[in-house]
Amino acid sequence: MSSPAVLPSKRFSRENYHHGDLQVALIDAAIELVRKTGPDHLSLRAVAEQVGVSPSAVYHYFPDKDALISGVGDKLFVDLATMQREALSKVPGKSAKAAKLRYRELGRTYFRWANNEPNLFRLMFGGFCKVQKKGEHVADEAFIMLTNCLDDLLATGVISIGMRKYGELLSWSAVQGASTLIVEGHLPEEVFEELLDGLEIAMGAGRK
Amino acid sequence: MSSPAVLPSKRFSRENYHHGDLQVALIDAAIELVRKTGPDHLSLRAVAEQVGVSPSAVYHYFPDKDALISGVGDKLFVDLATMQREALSKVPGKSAKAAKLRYRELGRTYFRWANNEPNLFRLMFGGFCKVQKKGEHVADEAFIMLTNCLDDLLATGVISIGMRKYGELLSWSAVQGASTLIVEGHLPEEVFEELLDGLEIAMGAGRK
DNA sequence: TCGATATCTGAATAGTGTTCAGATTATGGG
DNA sequence: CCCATAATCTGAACACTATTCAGATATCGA
Repeated sequence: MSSPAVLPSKRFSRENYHHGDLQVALIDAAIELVRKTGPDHLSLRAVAEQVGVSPSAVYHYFPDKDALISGVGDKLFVDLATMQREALSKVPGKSAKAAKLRYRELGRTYFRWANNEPNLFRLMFGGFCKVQKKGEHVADEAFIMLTNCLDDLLATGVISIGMRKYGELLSWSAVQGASTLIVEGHLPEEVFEELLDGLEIAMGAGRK
Repeated sequence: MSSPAVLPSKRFSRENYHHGDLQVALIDAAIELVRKTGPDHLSLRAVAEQVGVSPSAVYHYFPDKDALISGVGDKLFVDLATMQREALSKVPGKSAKAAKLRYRELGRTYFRWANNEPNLFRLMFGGFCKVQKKGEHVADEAFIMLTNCLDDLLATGVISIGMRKYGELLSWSAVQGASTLIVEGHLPEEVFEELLDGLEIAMGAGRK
């Protein structure tokens, strides 16, 4: 019986073995592929191949493909917040002018993100990644940055007291909506600055 | 050679044959399945089976699965516009009060649609259906209804001349964005009416 | 009635997510 | 240093998917 008990060695090289960081490597590879193919049309096997690992290896870090995609989503939200933080840091100062600029940069960064990487934006807001606590927005950093911006605008007299309470809701919704509508081809790219104009005027003009 | 040249008859019954309307039957079935499974996770074969037809039959009406999904999207946009038209028709009159109610109903209908059928909403704005002419929003009915609403609001003095030019952009973006953020779990459902309040105040308060 | 045409099937191909037994490597305790 | 144990990855299999195409079936016009 020619039983080849011990084969020379398959493909268990150190290249693919013992990534201690296979989890993050998989997410990074997935991001790259989603960027090109879109959140649908993402192949688990392609992700595994990109990292140089067998498809089944993925299941040691994610229960299924959707969980991997959710992991991608989580990372993307962190990345977006990072870009917004960096954008804010470039416009320091306590003047009304600075506050206005920060507010606009916050929106611009959001839109630029969406417009530069439509597929990543779609993954974030297209029902692919499940948000853990429903309606618990208050915790995350991006929301806090917006709140701070609005407080500064109020302090410097740019926006009115009456509109302040609608600040986060109106700003986030408008920027989110315009980004979606532009990315999906329902509105031309140029209108985004126009939206920021309108938003600024609207916020500053509450009665009382 | 037992060659069963002419088998009694397979499954070419009149039930599945000669749908002259297979195209719309497929779209209707697809809508039902997307409602349950989401735009990703839609199976072409499942759609075909639901209609009672073989998978390959689909390819006589759509070049591929994505085209079928695009077809679904087109129908959904028509359906949404129909619901909005019906909502408007229930609030006739030329008074400021009526105009306000129409404006709110337009937004409410949009949101209710999104919130009742998240998966259909995701299909419409998640990059699944390709918009034919990029940035050509002006043509479609929904946009015209919004424009008429805003004109009425201006005529009855509810909104200011200064803000009128931002009307469509700000309203559509805000409603679209809030719907997305609520549907995806980033904001609680209750804030939508609050958004409409803020939007109304903001629109009415432009200087000049 | 017959031929042309629209319509649908069946089978095949290549690719997918997922599972699991087992092979390989790393680790820590003696 | 060595060996048992745990962590990690592979290979093959299964059921499912989209897509193609030759050919079978039904309908319609002359």
